[in-house]
Amino acid sequence: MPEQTTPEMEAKWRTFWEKEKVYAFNPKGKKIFSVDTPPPTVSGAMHMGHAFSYAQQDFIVRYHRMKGENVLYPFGTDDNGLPTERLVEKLKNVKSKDMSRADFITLCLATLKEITPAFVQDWKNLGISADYALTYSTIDDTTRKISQQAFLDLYTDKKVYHKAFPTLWCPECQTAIAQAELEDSEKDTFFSTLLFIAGKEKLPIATTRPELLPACVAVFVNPADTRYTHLIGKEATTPLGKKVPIKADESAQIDKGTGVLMICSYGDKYDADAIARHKLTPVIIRNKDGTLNVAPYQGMKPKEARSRILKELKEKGLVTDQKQIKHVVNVHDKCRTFVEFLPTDQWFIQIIENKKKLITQGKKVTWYPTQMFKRYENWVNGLEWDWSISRDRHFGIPLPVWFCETCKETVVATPAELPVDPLQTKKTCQTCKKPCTPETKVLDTWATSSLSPQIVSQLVKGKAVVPFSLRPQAHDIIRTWAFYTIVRALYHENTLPWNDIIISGNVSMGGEKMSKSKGNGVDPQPIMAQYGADALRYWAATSKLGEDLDYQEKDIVTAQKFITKLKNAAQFIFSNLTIPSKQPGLEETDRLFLIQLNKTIQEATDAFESYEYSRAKAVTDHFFWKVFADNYIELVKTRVYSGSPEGKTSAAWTLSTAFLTLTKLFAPFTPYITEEIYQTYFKKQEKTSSIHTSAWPIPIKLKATKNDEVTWTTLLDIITLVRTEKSKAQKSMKVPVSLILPAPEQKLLASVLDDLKAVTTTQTITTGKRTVTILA
RNA sequence: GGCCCUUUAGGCUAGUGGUUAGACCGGCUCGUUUACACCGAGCAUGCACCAGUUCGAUUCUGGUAAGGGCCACCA
Repeated sequence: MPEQTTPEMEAKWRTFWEKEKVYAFNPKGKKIFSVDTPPPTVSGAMHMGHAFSYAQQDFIVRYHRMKGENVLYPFGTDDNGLPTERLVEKLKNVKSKDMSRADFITLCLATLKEITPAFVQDWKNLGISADYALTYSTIDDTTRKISQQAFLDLYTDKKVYHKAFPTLWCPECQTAIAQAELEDSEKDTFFSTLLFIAGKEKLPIATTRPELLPACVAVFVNPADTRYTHLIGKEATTPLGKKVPIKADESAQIDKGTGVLMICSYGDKYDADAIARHKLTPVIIRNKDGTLNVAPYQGMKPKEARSRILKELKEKGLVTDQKQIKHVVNVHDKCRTFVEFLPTDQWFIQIIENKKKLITQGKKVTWYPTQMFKRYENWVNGLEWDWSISRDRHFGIPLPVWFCETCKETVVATPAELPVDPLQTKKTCQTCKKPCTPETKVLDTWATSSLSPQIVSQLVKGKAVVPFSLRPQAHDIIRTWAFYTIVRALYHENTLPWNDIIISGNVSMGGEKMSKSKGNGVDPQPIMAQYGADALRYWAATSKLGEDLDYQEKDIVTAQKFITKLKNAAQFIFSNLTIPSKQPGLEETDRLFLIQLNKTIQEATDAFESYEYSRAKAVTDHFFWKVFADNYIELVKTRVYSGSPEGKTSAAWTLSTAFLTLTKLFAPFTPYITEEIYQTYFKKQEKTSSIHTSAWPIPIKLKATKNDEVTWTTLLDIITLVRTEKSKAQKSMKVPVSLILPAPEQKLLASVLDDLKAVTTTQTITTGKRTVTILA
């Protein structure tokens, strides 16, 4: 085997795979195994979590390829949304809002062109066996066209609508966001009791958001709350002196706070619902950047306004109680900014009315692990709003829509125009023949990535259609990517997007999820450079689907040792033996060993069939180390060095066959070293150019007898016993011994006795109770 | 507050309704140089707790505790 560093060796085979198109999809082939590969977000480099989950999906894909299926494993990059926008702003030191949309998009596309190849290279280095010729970007022309067309289809079907509505608003990103983009954040805040006045009575109201007082439009009490029933229908004066109605509402909880609550436009969805329910007139006191627009708090950020109002009210003695509490607030997942509620014009896809159907659809998909479906179900059940798909940002796929300046009608693009940027395209109203104003918003990035199966279908010119075979993804995006993809497949194709979904776990470090924000991240790149991608992959195969794995560098070292062991085994086999081309007559030891190999093939195959790659690896590992290396090789060593020609030939064939089989069983996990071994030792006898397109092993046809199992275990038991005795006596494994074995055991082992004597350095065997006597 | 998951050796993890629960790292005792010191042999140490089902439970059921996740609440 040529001496190379691991990165050199891996680079060599990467080039080879690319040249030989080992991972190419065959558009004419049958038995398609289609994978809806997650397109990683272009916002930096591959992190350990990526490496972990992509490696796991790759094990499965490689298994299916070796089984002879026509694998469609595309690659995509998600680069049309806020994360990319932020990345470009950072890299190029610009602010998108200071540029025209066209200029900013041009800059983004140019920047992506610079950075994407290096970004994707990490995946290639990891040995992800995608067909990189089938690569899409969620911002490229084809995708823009597909996404806009899909939007138009939903518009025609009246599944998408446009509405002015109080929605979740990120004041930092200055865009509407979806429920799925909310994250929790625990913050310290003051829970203040403010004094409202009703006639001559004091009416204390507890709140965490006094800055909303100017927007207070009503006060609610529970109709069953006898403390306040007499006040219902009267007016209350807010601490700022404004008069608001006191209304009865069942949703006001008697035991919460003071039992009285203020309704402000808008604090949260509760306020929005309450205002709609009681037909109150909202007072909008917020600008889109979150600042207030009412005197004397004009231009103040909420936090500033809050302390200012509290200070003023305290001076007037209108704050009767105040305590510091921790409470959980919603923040935007992209920027961790406190999310506000603002009435704006937005586009929505109907999902609420189809919740039931969407749960049914989700149930039809086979989830691995199964309980992940619960996560999906819970999320859909808990949905309260339709999917807000418009974003007030620059970089993204534009909504293909204009509004007539005269009749205010919505005008949509024609299919022939797509992809289109309304800001760049003039439109006239069909009815009024008057000019239209372009919609300036862009689509939520999920509105495009949820079409990934359809996008991939286009890449292969419709040769693969939904449902795809498999969707691999992480569990944190069940509520977004998985859910939205199911929505789109239902709405556009009236089917499932895929048959199976596999969910990978997280990488943790000391029990905590590895993440940049926690500062406990480890980058995969230097690990791959030092130990090799194979080692990183081998490590990722130790935990099963959906399970988290705690990262420890020493486990990567273990993986590296495996690779060395594999190389050394090859060294032994091929430097000492001539391998016969056909199966010779087999010695009993060899036949018994091969029966064990057959069991392993079966177990590994069964495991892979149910996506249990970690079990496949574990059984193969066990067989390789414990059966093949520790016992079988030792058993036949003497025969290999000084046996009869027949004995040698049998051992040679057995060793080579078992080793090729093992190499193939390991190929999905460690593609580089197994390719190296395949090319070096097996290429001549095997038909396919790469191990990764070679046939997955099937059990070898062998004669079997009913005693095979017990003979094999007895043989190993005796070897272990002898080794134990030698160890206990602190003797070398080479010291001669004499054995006493019961007559039935001797009979059972008759055909393997020579090998047994050789491996245990036994000189004599006599009959009696099983005993080992050391002779030196 | 609701739902879900986890709890196995010092660390990280497999696994099982039934004689000695399996790897790896670490520890200990040794050995070995015609595959492998990135080695080999051997030893020690473990099923969170409490009930129940069962002839038998680490495994199934229920509860407790601890940890994690998702969601909700944010008067």
